[in-house]
Amino acid sequence: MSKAQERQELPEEIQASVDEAWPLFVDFLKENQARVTQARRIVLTQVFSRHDHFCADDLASELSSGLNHVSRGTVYRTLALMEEAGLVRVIRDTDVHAHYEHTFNHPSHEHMICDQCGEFIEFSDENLALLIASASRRHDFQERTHRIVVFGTCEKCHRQADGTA
Amino acid sequence: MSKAQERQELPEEIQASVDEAWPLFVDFLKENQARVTQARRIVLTQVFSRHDHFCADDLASELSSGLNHVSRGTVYRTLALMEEAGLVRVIRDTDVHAHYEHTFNHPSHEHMICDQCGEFIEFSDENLALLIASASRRHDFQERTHRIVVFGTCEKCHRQADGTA
DNA sequence: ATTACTGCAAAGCATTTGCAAATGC
DNA sequence: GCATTTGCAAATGCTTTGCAGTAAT
Repeated sequence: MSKAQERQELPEEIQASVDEAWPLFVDFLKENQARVTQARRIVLTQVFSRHDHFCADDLASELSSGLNHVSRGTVYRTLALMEEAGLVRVIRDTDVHAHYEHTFNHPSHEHMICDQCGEFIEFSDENLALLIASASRRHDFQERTHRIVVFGTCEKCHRQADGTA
Repeated sequence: MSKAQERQELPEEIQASVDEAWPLFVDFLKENQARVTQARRIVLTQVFSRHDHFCADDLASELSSGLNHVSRGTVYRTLALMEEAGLVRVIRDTDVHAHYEHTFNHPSHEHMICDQCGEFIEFSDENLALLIASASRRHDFQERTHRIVVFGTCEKCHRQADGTA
């Protein structure tokens, strides 16, 4: 195997995330009697490489050719594992296909999605989490996680609509 | 056409919802140069008849035979229209297939979904909506709607797990 | 050596769509 | 009468799966 494959040239910041996240995934895999494989490292690296929000299928396409080839099936399987490991989060809301984002080094936040242009805008408000936690308590519900998505029109799009239409 | 088909025997409360919701759908259809058809009335009636939360496919199956037959394609098409009309709301979060609920006579609320048994628990907290509205304002985002889903373990299931497991 | 993982391609499955017949306007 | 809608069945497209070969432990 070539050296390029073993360690890609990545922007420092991304490399740092990968370097921190990968050992966590390794721990998770070992705890679950699963194996630490090439393919899993490549998928994790790709997830942390260029994606704020991405869908499984696009990721699979990106890895379908070139040096770091990983098959579609394996990408889906690995994303599921990463989700279990808490390294990735699904946002299966807007479209037919699942959208993900990585959660490592990425503080808790929610999303607004523009109906027009499809852009994802991140926002956070810790009071939201608190309110949800207290609602859960009221209903004797043990929260594992929650998801908040706001649908509407982003600033850019409604400015365009007001201005020119 | 038989009289039974023209007006089903429904519990009073449900009939009341249908009687209120149907004219709204009719208005919506007329405004959009769409036609007021048998199939659309049957789907709307079915939606208001037995479902708190339901998935499109189940609804389609229920209407696939019997007197009030409506084809699968039409059910999907009609649900999309009802969503546009604001009579139905999607909760496309938990599963591969879309879950819906009707919104008419059903005050704004959110959902907790049990990982174990899949139960939907409704809850509401108007402060959540207020926080989201103000976050939207901060980001110059025009909110159309939002969705909050909490995942975890319901009271029944974690009591079982604690008690017997 | 043993067992898990990967790649591939085929299967699954919810949803969408094309088209001829039916229906609302 | 004309345009939309419906039903049917076939197509679509994301995701999952079976299996034989490959890699990790």
